[in-house]
Amino acid sequence: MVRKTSENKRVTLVDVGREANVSAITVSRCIREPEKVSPKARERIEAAIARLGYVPDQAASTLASGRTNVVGLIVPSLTNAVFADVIRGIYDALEDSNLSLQIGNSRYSPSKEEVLIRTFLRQKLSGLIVSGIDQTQQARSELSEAECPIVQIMDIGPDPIGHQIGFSHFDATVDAIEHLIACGYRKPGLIAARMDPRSQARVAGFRHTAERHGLLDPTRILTTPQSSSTGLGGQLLSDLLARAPDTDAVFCNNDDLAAGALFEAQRRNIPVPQQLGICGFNDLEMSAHLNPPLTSVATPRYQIGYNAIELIRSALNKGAHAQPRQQYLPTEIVVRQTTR
Amino acid sequence: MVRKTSENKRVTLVDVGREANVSAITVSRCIREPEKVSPKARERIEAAIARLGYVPDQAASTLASGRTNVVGLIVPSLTNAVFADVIRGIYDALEDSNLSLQIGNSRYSPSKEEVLIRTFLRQKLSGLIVSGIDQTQQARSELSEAECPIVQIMDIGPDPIGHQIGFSHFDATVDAIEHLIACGYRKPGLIAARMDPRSQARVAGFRHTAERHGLLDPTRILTTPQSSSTGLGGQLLSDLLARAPDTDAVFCNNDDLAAGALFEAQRRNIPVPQQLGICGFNDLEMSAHLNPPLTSVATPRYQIGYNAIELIRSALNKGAHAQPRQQYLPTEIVVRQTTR
DNA sequence: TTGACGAATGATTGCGCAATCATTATGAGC
DNA sequence: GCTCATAATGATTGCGCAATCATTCGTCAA
Repeated sequence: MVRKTSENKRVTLVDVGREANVSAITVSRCIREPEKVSPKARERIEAAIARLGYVPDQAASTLASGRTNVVGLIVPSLTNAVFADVIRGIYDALEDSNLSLQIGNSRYSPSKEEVLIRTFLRQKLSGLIVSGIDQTQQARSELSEAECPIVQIMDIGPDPIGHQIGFSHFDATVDAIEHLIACGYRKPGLIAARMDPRSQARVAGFRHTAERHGLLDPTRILTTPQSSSTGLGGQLLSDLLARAPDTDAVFCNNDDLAAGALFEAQRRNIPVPQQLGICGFNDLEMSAHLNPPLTSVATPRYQIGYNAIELIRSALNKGAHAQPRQQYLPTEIVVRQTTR
Repeated sequence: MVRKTSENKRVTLVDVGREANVSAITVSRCIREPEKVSPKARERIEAAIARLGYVPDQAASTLASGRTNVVGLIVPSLTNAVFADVIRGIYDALEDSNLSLQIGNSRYSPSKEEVLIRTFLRQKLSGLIVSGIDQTQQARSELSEAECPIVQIMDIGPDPIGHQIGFSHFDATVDAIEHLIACGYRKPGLIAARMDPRSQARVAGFRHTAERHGLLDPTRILTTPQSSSTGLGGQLLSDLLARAPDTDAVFCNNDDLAAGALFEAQRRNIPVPQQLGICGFNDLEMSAHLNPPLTSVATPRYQIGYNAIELIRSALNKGAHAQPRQQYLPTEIVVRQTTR
């Protein structure tokens, strides 16, 4: 195996022990459970560590103990502000724990996600957080055999693997559409991009509600697999108005699209909210500052991240996993001035 | 050590070898260098792996080989769209390599960054990418002793540790201010948030250029340690106009602030660009779609990420590190309609 | 048929640490 | 001063893999 010239070998526990005049195992203990080592020895060991610049070998530690202090997180996008907020919540909840976070990006690809899940699970994680509830069958079965707590976030559905923390994209959208209708809009449309399962649930919520009020017109529904952006929001609104010029309100699948739609409406001198109502989804920071401020659906992104870590930490403490559980978090429609 | 009941022990190379009727080391070889194993054996081994559900143990592999295939990345923020683009570039450059990415978030804290760097370096990474060039002295010295390629991104400066890929925040801002002045603005101001070293370099570029033209008025410079947001942009513009109502142009430290400033100007019915010119920084996707479209400085964020990985990959291939090198990437002022 | 050479495979060892169990200091109570 | 309990420390072992080196097998030329 190794075989470096002996001079540049790394410093190990044995070296520290020799320097501090204790055995290697005492050094190991001193690092992990300092209270079990006498103050005098601890002092000597800490000095030796500093003097030699000892740094523990994570791989060796993991191999010997069969554990890591790493929580894995798999998200479909890092460009999306939604997940940025989730991650903020996660970091805040990790504060003053000995856990660290490892992020994987599936880029909205189920097969990439499957690979990531496999890669993560072989690492003896302390916990794994995955986005959505639509993992591949293979991934699901590997997750359910995992030895660490598993949390699915952002969505709730049947057959949870472990825990779920999220909200109903369907119900949240129903609220939004009910709001549009209550405002008096009678020809509501929808624009949506990047049709992941949660986007689809929102579209379903739209269809359901419009239909229930006898206001469903499929020509007013415009979706695309492209990824969301402000520019795309403008373009989709243009396309929608070309197809159905009398559309009087548009539900946008997220706030990026909604902002783009608002800008486009302004360029066309369409009065918002009088002639066209606009409702977004997610309620990003920016949305409150647009002119006019955007009506949107606030989603508990930060809280989802925060709670996911809380849940993992409590599962680790209990030793045994808490029983699988679903945690519905509330959404709320924030009425501002793009709906009348 | 272990000590599980023998029944649920994990599947190891030895198990696979027994199943495939070869030795463990041949299985190991089959996974890492399949071309060195005979086709017959390979077939049997692959079948055995599938049958037993063998999954390699990363910790053991790392310990035995002294290597990982992980590239570390430390960014100060995941909420910031700037780093989202860098990360996109990184992922694209990692495609069809056997490397994976591990992200750390220093949250703009030098001490958190120092801890992250230490944590990462103990993991025998294939490479480490850090943001900025302002690591603590301690971190710098640990980085320079690292055995893997180190890349500092986003900024260029003296004393590189390893490689640097970035651009001059100072020069890019100089260009922007020269543009404002060329447009005829004579009372330029600046708003900036989250004063990290790169923000400060931009402010310095502003001062330098304004001064050179005899147009520097410190009351028109407004900075805050708060983190950037659209709302904050509006508020800073308000504050600036309260202090110096005759300000005729504002350079915003980033596009989030610029968008907020634009919205605020609109609320106040200040004609943009006639009465107030606005210039942003970074040229985010959204900026081109605002009304009016935002003049901004395009920065090579995606390219920085992409090149950082290219550089690491070539360093790994060469075996020896290429000599330390600085890679200046171009910025460009994108003139749109918020400057006349 | 023999020898030589490269391809294929295997035996052994140790990476650095932590779990287990054993042993030795330390101190309390009488 | 003694016993016993507890705290503190240490010796040994193996986690699962890959590096090294040794060995066997197969093939082809003479």
